[in-house]
Amino acid sequence: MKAREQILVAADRLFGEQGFDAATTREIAEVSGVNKALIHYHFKSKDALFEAVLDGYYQRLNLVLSKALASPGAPRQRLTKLVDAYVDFLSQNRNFSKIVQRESSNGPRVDRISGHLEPMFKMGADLIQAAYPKTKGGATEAHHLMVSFYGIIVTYFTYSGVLENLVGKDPLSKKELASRKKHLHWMLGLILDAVENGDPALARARVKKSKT
Amino acid sequence: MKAREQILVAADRLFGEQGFDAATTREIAEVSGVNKALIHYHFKSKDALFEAVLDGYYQRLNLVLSKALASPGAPRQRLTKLVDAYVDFLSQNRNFSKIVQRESSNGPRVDRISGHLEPMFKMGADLIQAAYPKTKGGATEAHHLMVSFYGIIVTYFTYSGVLENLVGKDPLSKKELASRKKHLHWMLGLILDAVENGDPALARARVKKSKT
Amino acid sequence: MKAREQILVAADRLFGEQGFDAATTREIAEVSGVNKALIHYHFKSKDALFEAVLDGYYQRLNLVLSKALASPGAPRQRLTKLVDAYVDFLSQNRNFSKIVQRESSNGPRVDRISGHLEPMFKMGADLIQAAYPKTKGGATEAHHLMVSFYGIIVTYFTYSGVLENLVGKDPLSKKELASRKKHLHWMLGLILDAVENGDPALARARVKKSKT
Amino acid sequence: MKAREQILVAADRLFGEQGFDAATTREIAEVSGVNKALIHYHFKSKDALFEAVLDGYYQRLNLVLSKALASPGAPRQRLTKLVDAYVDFLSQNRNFSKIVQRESSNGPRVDRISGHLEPMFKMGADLIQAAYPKTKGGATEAHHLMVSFYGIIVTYFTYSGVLENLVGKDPLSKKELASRKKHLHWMLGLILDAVENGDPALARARVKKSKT
DNA sequence: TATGAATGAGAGTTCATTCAT
DNA sequence: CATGAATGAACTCTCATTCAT
Repeated sequence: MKAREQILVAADRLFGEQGFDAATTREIAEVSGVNKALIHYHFKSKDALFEAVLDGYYQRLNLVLSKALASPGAPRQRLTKLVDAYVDFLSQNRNFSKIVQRESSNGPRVDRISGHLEPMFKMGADLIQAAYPKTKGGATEAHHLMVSFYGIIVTYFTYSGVLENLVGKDPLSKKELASRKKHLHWMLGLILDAVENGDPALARARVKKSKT
Repeated sequence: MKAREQILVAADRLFGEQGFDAATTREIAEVSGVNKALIHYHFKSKDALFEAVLDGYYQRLNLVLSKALASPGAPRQRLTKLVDAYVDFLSQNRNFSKIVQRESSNGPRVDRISGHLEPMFKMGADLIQAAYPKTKGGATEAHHLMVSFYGIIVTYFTYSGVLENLVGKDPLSKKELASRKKHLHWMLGLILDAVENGDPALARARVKKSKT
Repeated sequence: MKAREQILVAADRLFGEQGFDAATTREIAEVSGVNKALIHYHFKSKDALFEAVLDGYYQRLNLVLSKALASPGAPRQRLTKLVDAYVDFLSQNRNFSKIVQRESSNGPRVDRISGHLEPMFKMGADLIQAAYPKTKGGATEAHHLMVSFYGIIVTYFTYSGVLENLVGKDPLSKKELASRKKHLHWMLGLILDAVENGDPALARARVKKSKT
Repeated sequence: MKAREQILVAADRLFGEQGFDAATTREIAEVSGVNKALIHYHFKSKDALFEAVLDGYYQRLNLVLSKALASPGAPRQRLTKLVDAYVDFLSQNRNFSKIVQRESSNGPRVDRISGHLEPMFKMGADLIQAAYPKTKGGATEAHHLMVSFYGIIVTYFTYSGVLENLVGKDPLSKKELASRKKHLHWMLGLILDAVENGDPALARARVKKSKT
């Protein structure tokens, strides 16, 4: 039972670092310290191995997110917990966002990712829709909010390599991650405030007025 | 000179559709209608061909963004134009975001992407910093704002495949793109309002008070 | 003891259907419902398994042919019985002729087939030689007669696939097999008549004269 | 243009000696003195290479047989020429009968062989039918005669390995081939005499009577 | 007897690249 | 500029076989 997991660990790493195509079964075998043929004994094909890695991720992610959503409290609090849970998951599974980013853009594996992402997206959009019925239609349409916040969360991780050179420190260090979380909370608050106030233009007007 | 461009067009398409690794020189040659060896005559290697494609994109993108930024008006207006220009560019160059998404996650081509993205990120962050000096430090740190808005913009395009199944219509149709632009304007207004008010917690408090 | 026989049955079928090389131990194990490693427990190797299958066939075939030959009566009658017995055996063991045909053409298993076929051929040739001493030398040399009649018998079975498309009915149905047997009797009669008359040219001349 | 033919020659030899499955592309490349990848440059796959070899054979064989059939003279003479031409072809293309024998028994390549053999069989049967209308029905049905004579011809070649040990000399030497040809002529004469006399039982009766 | 796991060897195939013309 | 031919390297995958249990 040990070899199978070693293969999964190695595949996770190499798929994340190099992408599905560039990662070779030979190297996966080397890293996991098993015979090349054993990969095909435990997994029918390289594709099947990829699916196993991905399915494992989404299974764990769904668990984590469900738990966050099921927590008691107001929608705003639960959404905050959801965001935190997502960020924590990404920071603890650094290959995951790389894999998703790569393979979700196009190509033969996009469907497998879609199959996992769509329910998540739908759940998120439905949640927003239910909690903030006023978002119906227009610029605050639930799926727009959903995509935007998803983008805000994951982009920080997928572009952490670019950021590193930009800000001169490891963007995934504990300190920086805490800073990012604060930013996300601020963004979430901003958006929820706005949608709670219904018409966003109106909300903005109010904000401006209150400044005077 | 015609062959060279045909190769670039074909490479652009196939790199976008399949990714660098999965796209083969044979298919690029087939699609562009030239001999396989001719690719290596015009471009030293497959890597060099990729760079040519990418450099072409960023050259055009920089042109477009510079023009938007150089327009007269208040920072808010210029930023709005910047966003619009970016969205227009992505909607007119659909392979571009796929390519960037894939190759920026990791691997041997990430540096080449970073080399282009970093100046852009830095420019954006500096711009925000200059226009809104209060963002210094904390949750509204310029680079956080920069990454977040970048994510909001590009995620819609890179996940358009997932969205298609979710919302049941082509997310890249003219109508849906217009809707997305409205959403982006709303988001931008939201954020700029907040940073203009300095301390975000304060800003939120003001908003809440104004509701009563 | 049951597993061993199940393996033999499956191997017989797959060797017949696909040939020795294309048949895999994995599939043999699957078809026989046993573990792959068990094949190597009961049979030292895939080659040994093939030999076991083949030896079983020739053991049964020799039994059948010996019984036919040992029957009382004139050589012509005994030869007829021999032919019938052979045809019956082939029609009841359809994989057999496929296996022999494939593996007797060449390659590493031809010797194993030769080892069984040679005694049979020799026996057949000696029988003809003894019964019809005039066949010595020339066109009616015993081994020529032997090979020819062997070819007449087995070719119908080995090419039954081709024939099916040709005559539009199953060449191995009861009815067609009966028809084939009649043909074989006719051919046998023809040949034996001729060799009994010694010089074949003479025999033919006689036939022609009798027509007038 | 030379490499392609060298590959074909090597493939012919190895397919004949070892069979399709046992022959490897590596060895074919070695024997033909070309790079392994070149085989896939000239032929799409190992299967396609096999087809090229086979198609070449049947193309040449059809040419040879057509010429023999088109010669002037009575049916008996033309049939004799046909048999001679077939035997000559087999003796000059020793791998051919091995390949046909192996791959026509069963498996994925049987259809490709059938596609070539069926027209030949049909042509032969039609020829017999036309020349000897009395063969209609019963033991002398044209396709029975066709299969039998086909078997008589090819079996000598496909079982030449077995025969060698039996008769103690090379069955494919010039001398032995001449002997075989005489035998085939004798057999052909025998059969044609019989079918010319209509009912075979009658014919045999006549022969017997004439002996007294 | 029986089996899940493991392995070395090698299969066919594809790749980016080079070269002679 | 352009191309058909050629190549070394590496790919995924399957094979018969072995071994510990």
